[in-house]
Amino acid sequence: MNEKTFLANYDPKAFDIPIVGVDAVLFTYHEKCLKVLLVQRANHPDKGKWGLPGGFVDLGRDKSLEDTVVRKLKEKTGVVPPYIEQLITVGNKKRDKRGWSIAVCYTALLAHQQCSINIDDVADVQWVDMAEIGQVALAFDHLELIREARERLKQKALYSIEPVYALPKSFTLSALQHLHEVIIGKSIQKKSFRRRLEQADLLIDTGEKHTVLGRPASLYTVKPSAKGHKFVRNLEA
Amino acid sequence: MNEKTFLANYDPKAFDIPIVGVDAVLFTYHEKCLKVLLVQRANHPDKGKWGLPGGFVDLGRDKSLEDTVVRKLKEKTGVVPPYIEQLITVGNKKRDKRGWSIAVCYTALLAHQQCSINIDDVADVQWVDMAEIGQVALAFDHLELIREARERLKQKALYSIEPVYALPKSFTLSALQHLHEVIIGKSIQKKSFRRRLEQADLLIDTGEKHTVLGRPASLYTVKPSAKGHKFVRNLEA
DNA sequence: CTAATAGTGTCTATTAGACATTATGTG
DNA sequence: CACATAATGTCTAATAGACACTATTAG
Repeated sequence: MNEKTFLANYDPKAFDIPIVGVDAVLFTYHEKCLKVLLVQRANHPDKGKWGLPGGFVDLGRDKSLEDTVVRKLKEKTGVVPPYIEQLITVGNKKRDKRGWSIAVCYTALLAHQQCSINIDDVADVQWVDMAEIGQVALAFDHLELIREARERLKQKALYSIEPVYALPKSFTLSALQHLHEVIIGKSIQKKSFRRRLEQADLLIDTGEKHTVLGRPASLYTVKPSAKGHKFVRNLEA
Repeated sequence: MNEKTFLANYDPKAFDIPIVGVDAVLFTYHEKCLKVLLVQRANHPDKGKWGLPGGFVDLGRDKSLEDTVVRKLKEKTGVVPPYIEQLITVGNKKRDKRGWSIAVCYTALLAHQQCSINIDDVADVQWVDMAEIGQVALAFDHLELIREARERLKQKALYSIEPVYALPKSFTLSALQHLHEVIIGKSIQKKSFRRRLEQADLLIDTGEKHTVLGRPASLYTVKPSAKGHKFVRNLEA
């Protein structure tokens, strides 16, 4: 049999195949806290519990897994987050009552104010403070996925400025530092933090100032070249 | 409808679902080169081309994706590699002629001598020098997966000693350093390399010596605690 | 002025790079 | 002895930590 005949007769449903979906751990920074987006499940299984935004691949509409996760995140937030990266794929017999199931899981970051949908007005979507994530009844293995995403984000906070994508387009250095501190779980020396930012030349000073109390702070935007930048030396864990 | 009824009636084949498989980029160190294991495809599509060891999940036999990749690697090498880690999941419409397809891809490391199957005696399995990988006709997107795995391994070589799992149980510091040099693609200062190993206390001196030419070298084994160790400062890329 | 937050100066500590030197085996 | 490879000593360079200091706003 040649390849053409083989392909013409190929039936993807001839074999037992696992259920496959995508999930996203979408973080943001709001009110000095790291928060994660949760969605209340409308359907079985685990109906009524909270879980990560996600769903099945639509073979007709999605050209790739990234299309699927972008589509699902847009459904819930109204926008496409500026940072989406694959986290881990979990697949086993136990995680879903429907049977052998695989979830391709992503980490995403979004500025709180960038949500065009007002999350407060929708009962089945909410931002949950990471400090309180243990108190929520979560579906499937989503608590583990969130913990994994948080741990990876922590590592990235030590050697990159990727957390910046959880902030608005322009932001103060103090805000960026505090976000890093929340993610890492300890305070950072202001001088160390600013020195490495300046040396790596990752930010642009907009010239604008942001005043709340005390001396006005410069507002910065992130250079496109900052994406993927890794400092050669980590901050202390 | 309650959850029990829902699950009783659930049909995983009611929806169009992608093809799902696992692949592994298995590296080893042999004759001063980094090599990757390739398998000649016995079936369509891309029959006759070389590709990564891998295959479909067996819902009956495999409890998890890790079971699948372990099973597939054991089939080809006769052993379970001491290091297996998830690399990336690729999923799109184009990568496989059979249709929408997902591959959960792993990186694995194995000592060359640990292969209980003599690869030289099997025509459809071979170790290929990474320096010559561009010359092999590879199936699907496997060249990209190999490049991705190599890049990740390079990063790890800069801040960990994970490449050590591509060496035999006991090894010399010179061998470990040279392996790192091959992976990173540049030479490393001997003193720097040894200093950080000593300080992190990751190895055990077996007391045995290995002599080829010149002063005999001490043989070391890796401590279990070395798994996952990250140096705070990278070697220069 | 004071309070509060932004931003800088400077010393120390740690650790990688460079490279010379010593150690230990073979023939 | 010469030669080869292993192992160490030591100086320099780069960069994070600590912490005191100055700057700029509001009221």
